[in-house]
Amino acid sequence: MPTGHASANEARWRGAVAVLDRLRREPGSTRAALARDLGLASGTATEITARLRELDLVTETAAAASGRGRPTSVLGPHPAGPLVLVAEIRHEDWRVGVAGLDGRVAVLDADRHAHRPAAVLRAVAAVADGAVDRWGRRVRAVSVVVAATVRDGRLVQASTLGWGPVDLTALAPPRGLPLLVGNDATLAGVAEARSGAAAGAGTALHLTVEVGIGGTLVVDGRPVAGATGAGGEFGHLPFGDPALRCPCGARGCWDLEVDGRAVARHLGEPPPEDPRSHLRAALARPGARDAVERITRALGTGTAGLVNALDPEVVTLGGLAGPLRRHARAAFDAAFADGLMAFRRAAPPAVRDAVHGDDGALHGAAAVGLDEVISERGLAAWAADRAG
Amino acid sequence: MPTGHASANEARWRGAVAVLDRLRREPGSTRAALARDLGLASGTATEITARLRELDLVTETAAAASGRGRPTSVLGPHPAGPLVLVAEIRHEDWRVGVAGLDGRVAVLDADRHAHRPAAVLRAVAAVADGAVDRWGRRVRAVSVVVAATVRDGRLVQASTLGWGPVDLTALAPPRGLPLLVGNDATLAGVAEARSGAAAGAGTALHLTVEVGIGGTLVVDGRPVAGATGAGGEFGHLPFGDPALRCPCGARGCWDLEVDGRAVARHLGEPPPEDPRSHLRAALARPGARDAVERITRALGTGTAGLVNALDPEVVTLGGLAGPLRRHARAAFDAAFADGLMAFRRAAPPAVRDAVHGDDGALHGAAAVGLDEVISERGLAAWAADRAG
DNA sequence: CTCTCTATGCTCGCGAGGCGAGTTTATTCG
DNA sequence: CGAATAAACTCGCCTCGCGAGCATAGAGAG
Repeated sequence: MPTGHASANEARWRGAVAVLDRLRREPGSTRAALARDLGLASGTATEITARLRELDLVTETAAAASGRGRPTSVLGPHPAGPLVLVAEIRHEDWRVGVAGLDGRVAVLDADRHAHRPAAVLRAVAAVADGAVDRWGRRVRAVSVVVAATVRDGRLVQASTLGWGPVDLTALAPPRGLPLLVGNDATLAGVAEARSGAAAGAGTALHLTVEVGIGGTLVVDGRPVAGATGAGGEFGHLPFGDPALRCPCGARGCWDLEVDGRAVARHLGEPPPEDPRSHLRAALARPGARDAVERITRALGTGTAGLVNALDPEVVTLGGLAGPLRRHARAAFDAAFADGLMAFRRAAPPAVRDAVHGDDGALHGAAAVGLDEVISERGLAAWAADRAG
Repeated sequence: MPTGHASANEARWRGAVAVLDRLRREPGSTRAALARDLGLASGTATEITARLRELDLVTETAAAASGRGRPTSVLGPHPAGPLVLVAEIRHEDWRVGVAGLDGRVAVLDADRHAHRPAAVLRAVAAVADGAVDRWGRRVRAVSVVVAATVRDGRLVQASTLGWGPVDLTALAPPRGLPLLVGNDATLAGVAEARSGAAAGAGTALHLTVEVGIGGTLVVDGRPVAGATGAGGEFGHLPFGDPALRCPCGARGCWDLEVDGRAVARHLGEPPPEDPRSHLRAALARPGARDAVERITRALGTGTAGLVNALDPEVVTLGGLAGPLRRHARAAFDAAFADGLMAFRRAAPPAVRDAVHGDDGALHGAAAVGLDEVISERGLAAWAADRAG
């Protein structure tokens, strides 16, 4: 069922949202193309763009001449337009950046950290506060991405970071800005689905291997986040050996079959300190070839299972999943095909390497932050803000 | 990202959609309650209801007096309002019914069948054609539910029915009515999420055991159907023994661990002709107790894995899954808890028996059919139809 | 039985967005 | 330099939603 009723105060921004959304999807669009694609009457296009210009949301600059007829203009983000603060907290470092309406992220500051939550949050909050001081009300939302399981804006399990539960609401700077918190794999998946290897796909599955397996299903550009935001923990599906207990508390987790811990186990070595670099190293170790092949098969089989269950149009592989598949392509392909339901084999979904690389999560964070800004509610608030 | 632009011609039905949607969610609402809940000005409520009455979409009848003040009226579906044809094709029988705006289904005809696709389709189509002859343009959509894997409106795998690929588009009666085709487990899940054991949950997981396991994830009342509509085939996740080949073509499928085939295997018996009734019988067989417990554990473990991965607010159990859990409650609960990630154990999602019973799929089919009718596009078409 | 009270419905003028026909404008091509 | 062309602008019109003020149907009180 549709989502309910929006007041007329918000509904009046429908046209503006449509235009800004399209602008985000296809940056550098001309106004003429835009009106054509959205089916707007030319008068309507004039009105909407005028309104958006008035509100410092877009600029119009002369387009390169393209033939006969009156030249059109190119729409772009306004230099005084709304901004989204994005922050990323990873295994060993953090970054804070700022994104404009086009989704481009400019990094403001970054540093390594020593795994102490309070100190990291302080450092990140300081940069965020500085940004709010500098840009004031132009900052409309804060979007934080962490390498951890996130639930209701709280970090509940961060094996990678080695953190316990941490409340991130301290990152919401003054002035009651909306705070969005997301998992790194989830937001990297969003980035791939919107402007990466799964662009254009209605349903996309993203899988990433770092320590264990993370991922997300993205439907129409939005992650299927579950009731508490902790969806996408595909690594804790029991695809593996039921005798193995996972640090997450469950058993037989897929996680344990695919990362550096699995390689070490298959080689009869003790569990590695840092499973991620252990796996990366294993890709170059001739002696680890069989072990790498074995975990690649586990990756392929599980991926096929998820394709059976979720029916994505495209699967994107992030982190070390891409390199893994590349190093043992035949093993992956065979396991993948073998794990598919027969009727899917004729036209299985494409499995592609992610293209956003290390910036995927940050780009995804910017994207979901902008969703907030470029929405009927968000634009109504922006307009009210500068009127009052 | 929002779904794009709707023309003004469609946008003008926003208010009407909001009202009809609420009416569907809370049948028997008074007009006053409706205006309050949707935040409509009293004048707006007057206008919208007048418009809806004008179009034969709702009726207003005097409400039971409830105290002081001017009495309000109760809104209900109009007796000359739009209808959705629903058809269900099951293992051994079929049903065709018709639903009004309140989602209530009246069965028009039903019969057993002999597993011959062409004959079944002919019979169903005949009833549907009769309905269209009788109600004409009042019939706005045809929603078909089949006990089979459905892909792009085509039936691609029907182990239950014993059918090969079948194209169901023959069921779209004349006049180009929209045809919706869905899987039975998927639509039963929709019914539970909208008006059943998962009512009110934003993210609900439905699992059902018949022959194998079917199900669906339902987000905001809509099934996560995947790229081709074949999502929700959770039974073909490799939770089981990788040595076992599944009729679907994959191996290690969860399917094989939970239904009548699994019981027979555990008892050292040959595979049953009809796994569904074999399982039902096993529930009453003292000698099958261990086997039933074993498959119930497999159900619990897999359910926990899906909870880890998808993070539903509620899990609903349909078909024989409910009875299975009831017969071996301790086994289910232990396996479920053991399979959860530790941080989920404090507040795991409720696991409830489905309440729609055998009618779930049919109710779900009516619901998704009505989504089509009660939409800006659908209402615009309805209005245009009676104007022209 | 009538008066008062109250929650609700109705009327109507207003403002806003989108539409489309007709007009104007900036370019390129001949 | 003028014709052709594609795009932008103007303006009257439509419909929706809003909200203030008015009308109304019952319940309770006397």
